[in-house]
Amino acid sequence: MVRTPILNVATVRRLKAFSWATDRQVERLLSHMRLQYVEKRTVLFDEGIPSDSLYLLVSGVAKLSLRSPDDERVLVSLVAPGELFGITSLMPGMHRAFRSEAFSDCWVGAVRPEVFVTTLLDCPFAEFSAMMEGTVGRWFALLYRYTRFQSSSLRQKLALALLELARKFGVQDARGTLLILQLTHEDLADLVGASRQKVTEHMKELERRQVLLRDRRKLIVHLDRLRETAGLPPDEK
Amino acid sequence: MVRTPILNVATVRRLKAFSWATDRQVERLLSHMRLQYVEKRTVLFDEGIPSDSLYLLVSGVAKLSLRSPDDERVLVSLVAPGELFGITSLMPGMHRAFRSEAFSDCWVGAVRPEVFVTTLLDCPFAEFSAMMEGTVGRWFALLYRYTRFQSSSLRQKLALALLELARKFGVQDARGTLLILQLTHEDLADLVGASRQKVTEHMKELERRQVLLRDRRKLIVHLDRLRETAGLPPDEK
DNA sequence: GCTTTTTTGTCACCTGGGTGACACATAGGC
DNA sequence: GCCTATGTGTCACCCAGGTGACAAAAAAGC
Repeated sequence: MVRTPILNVATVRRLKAFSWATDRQVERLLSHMRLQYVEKRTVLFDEGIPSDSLYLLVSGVAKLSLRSPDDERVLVSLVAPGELFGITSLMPGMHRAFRSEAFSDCWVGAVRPEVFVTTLLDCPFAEFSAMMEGTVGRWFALLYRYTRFQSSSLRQKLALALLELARKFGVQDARGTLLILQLTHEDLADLVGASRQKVTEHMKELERRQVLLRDRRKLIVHLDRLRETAGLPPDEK
Repeated sequence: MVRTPILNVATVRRLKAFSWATDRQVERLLSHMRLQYVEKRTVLFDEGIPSDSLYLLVSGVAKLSLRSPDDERVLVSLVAPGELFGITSLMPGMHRAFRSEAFSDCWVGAVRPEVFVTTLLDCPFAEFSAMMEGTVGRWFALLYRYTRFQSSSLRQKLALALLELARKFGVQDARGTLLILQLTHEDLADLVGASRQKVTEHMKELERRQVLLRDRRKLIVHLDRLRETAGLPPDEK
């Protein structure tokens, strides 16, 4: 038998959540929060699904994880009581980047992100959300890349890094996507955390496999083949 | 001789920056932006210094990097024209997490974060800033850990992960900081991206060195020694 | 154009950490 | 308290990737 916790302003204060908000704001927020019990090992949300709730962990421990290309699970983070999670819901149209499941039995409170923002900040959700995307969205992409790195071979890391570069610096070209950037192998090595020599070897190999080609010191990459070597599902966007 | 670029609404639109903002807002923002030229290899801001400006890259390529324990440079990201960077300035009292330097000759626009927020969002900076900290602050801590991981040995990674866990789940204890969490070596292995066996070996070694000790299945860690094994400067906070 | 510097390509060799296997210790379940 | 699950400790062996060294190629100076 599980006792339902009481979620009031005092509890929230003890959890040190929303410390910047007034009692009144917290009260309003709580009135929109649905409390739910999540049993150990139960998945609360999975990677890739639309992101429509924001969660507050009330008790227990939650877990954020990621399935890697070779089907390993990367444990990205453990969530402590008082923490907000499921933050992708604050950015427009974003899907869940990680899976969340209960690491131990948990109580979590769920709110709609619009309610969260309008209650605590008094500004339209759409604007806030666009602002988030324009500012921290980039960080998020970085976090995404780094969590993927965790369980990748050097070749996969290179492919992931090149994909990111192509998104930022790529222009369409008859032969593929041209990176308008003078990158040395040393730069790439620093980017993926590898030695210059091994990067050279893998870049040669990628050329051989026609994943990319070089015109003087500019790179031209083939996005689909890069995604494939990175171990990502074909063209998700 | 370098030609100063014209920074007006049209330019901003072409750069696809602030796409959610109205022309009027962009105009007001631009009137507060100081444009500056940064020559290749020049450092714009360094790690650890207070964060008081937000930057828009107008042209060129900027670079975000990190100095690792063993004094290598981790290249965290390359910044493309139109991107905002120096985002730590949006969170209260934060210091720069990365160094930023010009990868090629650049033009950058700098604004005070308060101006940025109040112009584009019409809500008090302090509130927005607290909100950011309470939501994406956690992500940022994650990104920080993962970028550190890049150039670390397994032992250092373990120490970094344990420090993060101690921050979240640690309570003071006569013998050190007790982690109120049932963690198996397998969990730790998933967290640092290593094999269970090697984690066991290193954990034993850390016990031997009195960096941590175990009481049944609970860990008690010694923060200072952990910082040391992680290769971090002693107690920065 | 010729020189100097920076990058690339390719070795041979070493090492940290992955893998599989198995014994032992613990902790729940009942 | 006994039995089964799950966690821990320790092997021996293998491999991806790091290191140092050096030659060839390409760029940058001048």
